[in-house]
Amino acid sequence: MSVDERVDLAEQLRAAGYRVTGPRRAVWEALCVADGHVTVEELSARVADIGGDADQASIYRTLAVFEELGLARQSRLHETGAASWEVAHPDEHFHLVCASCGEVDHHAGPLVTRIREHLEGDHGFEVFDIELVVTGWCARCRPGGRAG
Amino acid sequence: MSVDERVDLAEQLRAAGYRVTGPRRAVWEALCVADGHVTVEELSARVADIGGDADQASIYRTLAVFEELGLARQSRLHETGAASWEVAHPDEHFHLVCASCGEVDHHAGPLVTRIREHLEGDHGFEVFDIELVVTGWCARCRPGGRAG
DNA sequence: CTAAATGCAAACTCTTTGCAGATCC
DNA sequence: GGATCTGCAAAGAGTTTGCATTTAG
Repeated sequence: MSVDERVDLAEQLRAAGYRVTGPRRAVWEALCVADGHVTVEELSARVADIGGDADQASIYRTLAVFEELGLARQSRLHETGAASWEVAHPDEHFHLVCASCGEVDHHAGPLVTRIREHLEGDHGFEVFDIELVVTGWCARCRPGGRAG
Repeated sequence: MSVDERVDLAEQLRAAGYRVTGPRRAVWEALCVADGHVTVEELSARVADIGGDADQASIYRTLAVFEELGLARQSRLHETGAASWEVAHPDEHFHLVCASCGEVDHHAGPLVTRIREHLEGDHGFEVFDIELVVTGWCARCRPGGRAG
C-alpha cells in the first residue's frame, strides 16, 4: 500500500503544480505507515522515526496540500484538542470512537452513501463531505456486552 | 419555549446539586433565544444584549455544566475555530452546513436513529452520541440548482 | 456561615503566519 | 535563476486554570 501511494504522491503533486520535496515525502510516508489516525504531533514523531525531517509548521502546510489534493483527510475525533489525520480512502466510511479504550474503528458500509443519496435526491443539497463520528462503548468495553 | 426551558433550568441545576446563579440563567436565556448555533463569543454578546452579565470563562464553565446535564450540545461545525452550541433537542438530528452561504440547517429524520440501531444491533456498539455534519451547497446556493 | 461560583488575568494548546534562507525544476 | 518551499520564531485563536472575592443556600 505505501509503495503505491508513495509513487502516486510525486505524480499528484506535480500534476497540481506543487513541488516534490523531502518534507512532503516524509510526511506522506509517515501518514501511510501510521495505522489509522494521527495527530500532527504524532506525525511529527513518526517523521523523525523514519529518519525524515519536517518542521511542525511544514507538516501543517503539507497536510493542507494533501487535503486539497484529496490524498489526506482531517477529522475531529476528539471533543477538544488536536485534529486527526488519515490517508483518504476511496470508500466512504465513518468513525466509531470508544469512550473507554479510545479505539477508533473505521466503519465502512452503505450508510454514508445512503445519507448522500438521501440529501442529494430529496433536498437538492450537493454534498461535499460527510463527517460522521459516533461515540460510545465498543463491544469489548460495553458493560455486560460480548466481552472478548 | 424559552419560558418552559427557563423553569426547567433551576430544577435541573438543583436536582444535580448545582446552584442557580445569575450567569447561569443569563447564559441559558441567551442560548434559548438564539436561533440555532452560537459560539461562545456570540453567546457572550447575547448575554450582554439581554442585560445579563457573565464572564467568558464563566460561559465556558456554564456550558460544560449544561452539557453534563444534557441541556446543551456542542458541535464542531466549522473546520477550524470555535465550537458551536445549541439547546439540546430530544430528537436526533444532524447538521447541513452550506459552504457558500454558511447557513446551518437542522435536518431531523430517521437517519440518525437508523445509524444508532444499526450499530447497536449488528455491532454491539453502545452509542452515546452521534455527530453528523454534512458540508456542501444548499439548494439555493447550488449552481444550476433550484434557485429561488 | 460555608461551599460553590464568579471575574479577572495569565497560562495553555493547537494552528497559522512573516520572513530570511534553502531548494526544486 | 526564479518561484516555491522550508525552518524558525512569533503571533493568533479558542479554551482552561489559579486565585482572591462574591454569592447562593
